[in-house]
Amino acid sequence: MSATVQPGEVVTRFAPSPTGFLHIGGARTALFAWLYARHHGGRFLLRIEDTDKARSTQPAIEAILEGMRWLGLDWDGPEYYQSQFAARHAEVAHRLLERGHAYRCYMTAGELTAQRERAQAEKRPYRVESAWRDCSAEAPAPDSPFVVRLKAPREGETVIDDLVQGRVTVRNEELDDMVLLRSDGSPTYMLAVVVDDHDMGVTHVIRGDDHLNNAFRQLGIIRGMGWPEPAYAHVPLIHGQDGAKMSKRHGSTGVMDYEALGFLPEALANYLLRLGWGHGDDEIISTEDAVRWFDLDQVGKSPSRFDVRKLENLNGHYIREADDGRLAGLVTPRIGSLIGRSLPTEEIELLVRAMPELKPRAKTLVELAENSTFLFQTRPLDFDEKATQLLAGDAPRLLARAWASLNALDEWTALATEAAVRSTAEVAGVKLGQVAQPLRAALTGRATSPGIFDVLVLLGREESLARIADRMDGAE
RNA sequence: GGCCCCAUCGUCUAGCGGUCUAGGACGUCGCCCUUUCACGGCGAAAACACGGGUUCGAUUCCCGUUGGGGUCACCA
Repeated sequence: MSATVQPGEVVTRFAPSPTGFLHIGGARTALFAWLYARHHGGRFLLRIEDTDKARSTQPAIEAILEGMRWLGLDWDGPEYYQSQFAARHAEVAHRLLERGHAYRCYMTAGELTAQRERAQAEKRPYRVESAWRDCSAEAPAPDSPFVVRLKAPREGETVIDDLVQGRVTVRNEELDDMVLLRSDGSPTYMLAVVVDDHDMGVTHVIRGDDHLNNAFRQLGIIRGMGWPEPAYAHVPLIHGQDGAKMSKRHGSTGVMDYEALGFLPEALANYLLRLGWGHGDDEIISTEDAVRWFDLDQVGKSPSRFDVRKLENLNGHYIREADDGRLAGLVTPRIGSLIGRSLPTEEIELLVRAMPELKPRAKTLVELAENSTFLFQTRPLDFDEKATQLLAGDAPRLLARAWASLNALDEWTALATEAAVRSTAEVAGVKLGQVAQPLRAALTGRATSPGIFDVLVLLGREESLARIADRMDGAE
């Protein structure tokens, strides 16, 4: 790893652990780090924290990369894997040992728990109290297992001027002698992050504020090594509707879950950006503007709650803005699985033509697909409950009249069909709606659809007349 | 429980001592447009947690209370 950082250059990173998909909270943190780097013309790095071999999986790594790409968060350089640097981590631990900033601790698991229980019984805060901290004695036995612990400072206080949280002070007596190297010689997360961030030249550590407490302990390593201290920005977590840290029980928490639910990446990104950050009255913010405007000092310190309804509203906006061809491409597979067959090119072209009428009515791609199926269904149609109601009573007779005047048309345009249907209603002495609604039901199988004259044109003369005939009173 | 952080409409936020009879957005509720549903337009209800200070003046500064959250591993 090279740590060539130009003076004044900004280097941020996203460091997920591959134990699952890309979490929505992690995605927002990544977005902030990405924006900060882009805003300052710096670099944004990606490091997979796979030191926990038991929990890290290849599918999880791929899921995270997929989520990042989907959201448009591109990283500079290759993705780094923390597990590759284990030797370097151990080297740093030994350097700390040489410098007297760490020590070998031979305490057994039993001693540790006994100590913890005693502290609990006496109701005093627990912190490791290792007899080996200031003891230069040799190991109890030549090959006794040991861990390497940081010799944390015990007096004074540590101050962090966090870019989001402001000045945070912690008394050093609150800090414990955390484990750096496990008894099997592997590095802990605490050691690994610090070493990797330093080696990668990370200048700004932007991460969730669940790491704020860790920052103070990690500083011990940095200072022990005499390394430059990075700037910290601990951004608040995303909470669920109940105000607690967003987790599985709040429903969908994976970025790609939202893709499956029919959200556009730009809508999710815009929503995530506005969660905990604001720029005056601006709500719809393009990536370009986000890069131009984003800065850490505007990030709020309090956690914000995830609100799907606002996300849906934003998604509806971005669907309306989206290119018809793109939307058709996104929605075609969804329609395919709804109607149980794939769409040939002519039908995809029909979908593109219908898109201007379809897209203002959908908040998600799921809805968009559902609202599109009537175009591709084959007769006889299935009718939902409301459509069936609309087709009862006088409807068949009115449909027969409408069929007759539509059938007499020379040209099949929205204007012409509208004139025909309006005159049908007029002649029959009923309101337009009384003809239009049964027509809609007969044509689409539903009670709601795009404008009925657009539907007529989209479906074409032959199919339209056939669908009406299926439902009209043949006697008249 | 210890430590740390936070606190403006139900939700996301604007506000960085006087411009606040507190602005915008989502959601909610009316009305308009209208063949349905959306879109769009107009309008309404809706918040500075509480108590002390500081100040000529606090939503804005300080302290406390209450409430919420985070974190306390040989996980990351």
